[in-house]
Amino acid sequence: MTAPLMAVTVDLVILTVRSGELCVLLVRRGVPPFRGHLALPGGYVLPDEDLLAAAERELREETGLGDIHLEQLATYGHPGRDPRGRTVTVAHLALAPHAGAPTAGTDAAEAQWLPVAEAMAEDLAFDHDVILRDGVERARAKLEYSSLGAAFCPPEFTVGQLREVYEAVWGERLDPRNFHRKVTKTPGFLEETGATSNTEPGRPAKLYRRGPVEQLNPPITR
Amino acid sequence: MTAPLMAVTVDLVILTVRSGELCVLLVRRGVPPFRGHLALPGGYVLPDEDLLAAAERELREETGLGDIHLEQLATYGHPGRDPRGRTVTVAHLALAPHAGAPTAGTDAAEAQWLPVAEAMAEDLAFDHDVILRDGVERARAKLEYSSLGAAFCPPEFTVGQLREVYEAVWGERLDPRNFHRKVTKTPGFLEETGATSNTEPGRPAKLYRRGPVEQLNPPITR
DNA sequence: TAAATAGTGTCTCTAAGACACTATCAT
DNA sequence: ATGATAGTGTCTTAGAGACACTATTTA
Repeated sequence: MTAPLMAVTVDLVILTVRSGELCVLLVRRGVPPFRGHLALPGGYVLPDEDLLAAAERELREETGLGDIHLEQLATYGHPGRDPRGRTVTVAHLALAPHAGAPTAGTDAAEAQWLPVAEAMAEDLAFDHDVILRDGVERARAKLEYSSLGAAFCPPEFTVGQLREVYEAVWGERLDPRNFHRKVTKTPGFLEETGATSNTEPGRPAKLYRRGPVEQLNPPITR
Repeated sequence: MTAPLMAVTVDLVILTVRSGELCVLLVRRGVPPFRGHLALPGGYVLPDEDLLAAAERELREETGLGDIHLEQLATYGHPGRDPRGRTVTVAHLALAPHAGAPTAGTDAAEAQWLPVAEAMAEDLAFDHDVILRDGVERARAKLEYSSLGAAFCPPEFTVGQLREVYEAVWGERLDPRNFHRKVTKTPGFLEETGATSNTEPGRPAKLYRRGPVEQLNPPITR
């Protein structure tokens, strides 16, 4: 038996938090199929390129940023998902701090941040509605048992900023006092920088950076 | 730009519990590359076949059983992973009750259940050592927050059998009394059949079947 | 001053873990 | 009878959630 050959792509669900809302980076397609529709950024995997490397390349092309959390999400290969022919896409999930340029890209058509609620109401290209839904679900779950909430924050941040991330991703209000106690008492989650932030009214908040711990135990409950 | 084409396969990490040990189904390769090495069962995705359908087909071919829990695990596509040429494999995880035939298969070479500890010490074909490790890790995590432990059990089972599954997968002893209270008090996890099992010495145990709940909250802690 | 955010302390309730105790079988 | 497994109750402790209270800033 000879192996059937297929096109392999990577698609990216790049999430960030902008003014208290969870947003996803979408591009408008300038060529068929699905010309004019919004789509997740992505592209073909090169013949000698690793899957993660392909995703990193696309991420750099779209956001111009490196050092962003990137992980494989899932693979979608329904035979009819691309009218041009059999295409299997390995979707990845990226979590970017708001610092990430609101748009950028050289070859990408207009790239834009869209609140996920609006993005899910759009008629996205291919099966990108399913991929987006799965990516958001994964992000929501990850905040519970990993320290990845900090991946949405700049290198130094306050507990208040981190809480806003959690509230945006989960779409729920959290008690600021219990949240504070919880994250500061979890060893290895946050490291004090010694500095304080005082841009807001109110008592200046201590600045933290990400600690070494990846898995949170016990988890932050929703 | 024209799309580079690649071979796409599915590989299966099929786990079961046999006499208190977590075991994986492996086949011995009869053809190069890696002739004579043990490997995960798998094969090419057909031109018009969905990924999950391909995994289901391979699973039937290997175990002869349907109605087994099957989910996508991750996708592995390092450029050098198959010496025959660029091949991307979508790995799947299956959890089988011990009822599953110890071996079977028509075209598969000798298929055998091997304890995962031994399998991980073997020199598996391709990158199957990595895939196996990821599959076992996923299974261990899933037992905590999902009701999938029951996927290793026959349709009707006792709390004691379910506990043996947890102990085998996690490689830890659990307190029978606390475990019993935990699983029977979680609404929707187990449903009483009304019957009892009395094959063992000791007080007859109630028989249960899987309940409708998929996510366990709170989780069963390791 | 008031308003706003940061951070601590305290109470209640739930659930995990340890383990004594009872129940019902095989031998 | 003994030994084994099933199942319940009870105690202690950790942590979640609610929320009163203090601390430190801007306007």
